[in-house]
Amino acid sequence: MNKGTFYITTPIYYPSDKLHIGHAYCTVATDTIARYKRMCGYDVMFLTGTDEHGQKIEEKAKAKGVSPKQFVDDIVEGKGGILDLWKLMNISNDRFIRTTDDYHVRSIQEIFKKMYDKGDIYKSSYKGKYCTPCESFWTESQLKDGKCPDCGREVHDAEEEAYFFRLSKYADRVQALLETPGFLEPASRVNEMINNFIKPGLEDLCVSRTTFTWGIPVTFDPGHVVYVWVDALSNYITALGYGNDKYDDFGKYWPAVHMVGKEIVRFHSIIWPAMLMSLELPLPKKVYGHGWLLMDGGKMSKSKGNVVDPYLLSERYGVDSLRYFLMREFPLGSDGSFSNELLISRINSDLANDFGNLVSRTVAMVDKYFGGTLPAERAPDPIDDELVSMAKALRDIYEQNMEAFSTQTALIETFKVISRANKYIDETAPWVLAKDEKNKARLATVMYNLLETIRITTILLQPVIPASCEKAFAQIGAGAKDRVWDNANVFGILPPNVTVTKGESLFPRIDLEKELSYLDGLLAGKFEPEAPAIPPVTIDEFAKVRMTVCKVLECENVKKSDKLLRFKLDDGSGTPRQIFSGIAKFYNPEELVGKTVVACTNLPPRKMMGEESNGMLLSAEKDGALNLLMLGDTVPAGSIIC
RNA sequence: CGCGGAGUGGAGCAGUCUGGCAGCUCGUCGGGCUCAUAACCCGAAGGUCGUAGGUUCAAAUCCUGCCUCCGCAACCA
Repeated sequence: MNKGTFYITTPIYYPSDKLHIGHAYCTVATDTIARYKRMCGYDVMFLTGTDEHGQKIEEKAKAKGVSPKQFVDDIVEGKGGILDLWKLMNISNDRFIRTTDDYHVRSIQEIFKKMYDKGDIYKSSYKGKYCTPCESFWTESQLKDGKCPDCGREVHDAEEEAYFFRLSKYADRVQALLETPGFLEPASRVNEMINNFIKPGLEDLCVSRTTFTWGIPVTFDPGHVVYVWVDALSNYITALGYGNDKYDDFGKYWPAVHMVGKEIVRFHSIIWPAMLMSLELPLPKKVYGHGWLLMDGGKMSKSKGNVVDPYLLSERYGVDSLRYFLMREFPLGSDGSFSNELLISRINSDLANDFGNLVSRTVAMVDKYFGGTLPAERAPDPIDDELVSMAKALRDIYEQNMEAFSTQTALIETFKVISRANKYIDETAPWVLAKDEKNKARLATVMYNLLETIRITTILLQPVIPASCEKAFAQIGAGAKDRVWDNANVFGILPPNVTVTKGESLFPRIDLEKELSYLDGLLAGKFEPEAPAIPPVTIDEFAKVRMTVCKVLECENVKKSDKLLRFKLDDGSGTPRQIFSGIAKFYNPEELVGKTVVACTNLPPRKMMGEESNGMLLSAEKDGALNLLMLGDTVPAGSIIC
């Protein structure tokens, strides 16, 4: 039974905000694999957690007027927080690590020291261009025309003491690792990593910061905190007790399989292995970069108002339904489009109509024709063979796909058998058999075959929809031994005189139309009150804004930008004023020449696509439509709006 | 030539690694059944697999060019 150990991790999430469906997707996928491995007989360690340090959290906490620790405590442990969400979603993680846990902090300090003592971390100075107002360092390549890419102001050479990790030293070994089949999946990511990061040359990585304090202090150099990625990546080993005495199973479980989003593949497949090489530890077994869930073809983001709340969906449609949808609808390795309609129709067609209904009609028939308990007599028929052989063969097909993390295909194959069972009912027409007492044995056989098919498919569905499988097992009268992996490729495990118990519908049908309008209404209602209240402005403040009437002298598209137009304007001063405006999607440049427009002219200059923009053109926008403010041609250039 | 992804019946997708009958769900139309959650089963219509070429006995799949869409980046004051 015991096949050894299996260690799988999710990324540790950054608790600067509530988690969305994308996080849930990753965690459910990892949970599914973990449950599957447990079912197969592995001793599984499943780790998830939160990455709680860094400047952004420090800032967010400050804005909210609480300490960083209070801020993350609320998001992680508070009501409706991350721990609650995972509990609700039936996530079976064995451990939960927070990078603010003191054992982790101690371990990181030890790891940092160890790499330092080895000479892989060295003190140097961070030479770069520093923008004082932004308090940011920039590399040469990040600068826009030699100026700060954030604010467009001058930067100056500056040096800051910092620690560096000799990433370059491990470039060759990392490349060899990337090229090892099976290490980084899907394989398409391998070239991406090598082309983008290895080939241009790996630079040493700055691994300490002095510009903020919310991090793990470097023990031997106060003032420095450990770079957040070094801190975060190491969680995978500190959670097993590496460098601390809180746990003691590093030797037992390491190395891991890391499930990560495609945006952080780089950190997991290059930096993390290099760190492990430095620490002389075994490398991860696998890094799997899953795709993103896109909303209406676009990336999920707060500003688009399209963040899908897994909490809400779980509560409304059931955790298992959401879990199933996530694992069934999308191939793990590539991006997928999320929509409410897709979610509901998938739940209805697969879970309600096919699986739930199969259980329901089968149990109802056993109940109706036999009072709930099958007689032991049997009368097989060749018509049974196809169903029986499909059911017996399913486990191996399923296993192959699950081993390749293809939950989608594993589920499709499982549902082929479920569909076959529904068809089998039509073929055998039990309601006809039931009319004649002498068909009793035959009828019992049909029912038994159906129950066995349900039993086998339910075993295999457990990793994805655990709670519902529990209910299904109870309804078909499956005992403990009937539910195990070892009996999933064998037909005839349920006792011949099995007793079923009618229960509630496993997956009630959802009214698509009604739910869509409910969800749409929710979205509309949810976002309007969140529009920030506009604070009043005094007449003095308003008077500070200088708005000038200008004539358009020239107007043209900006190369390599699909949004920007470059304007040369007569502002009445005699010298043309250059302004860039992001309205290229709405106007052709030719049609604007000669028009009379309004510009705010006392904004500080700003770099755009390498050139200076001196002001801002006024436009009116509503629901995505935009109109440039234009006045009658009789208004002279240089007039002041007041 | 900044990096990457995608184009397959009306919609959404799988299949491409490893070439071998174009498949699934939804929708539409017709039929069957009455055990079941208005569900289940059968059948039909609907596809030049973005496009042009190449390799091959054979291409959605491999190679090359092109077109279109999307994401990142940049940018939208």
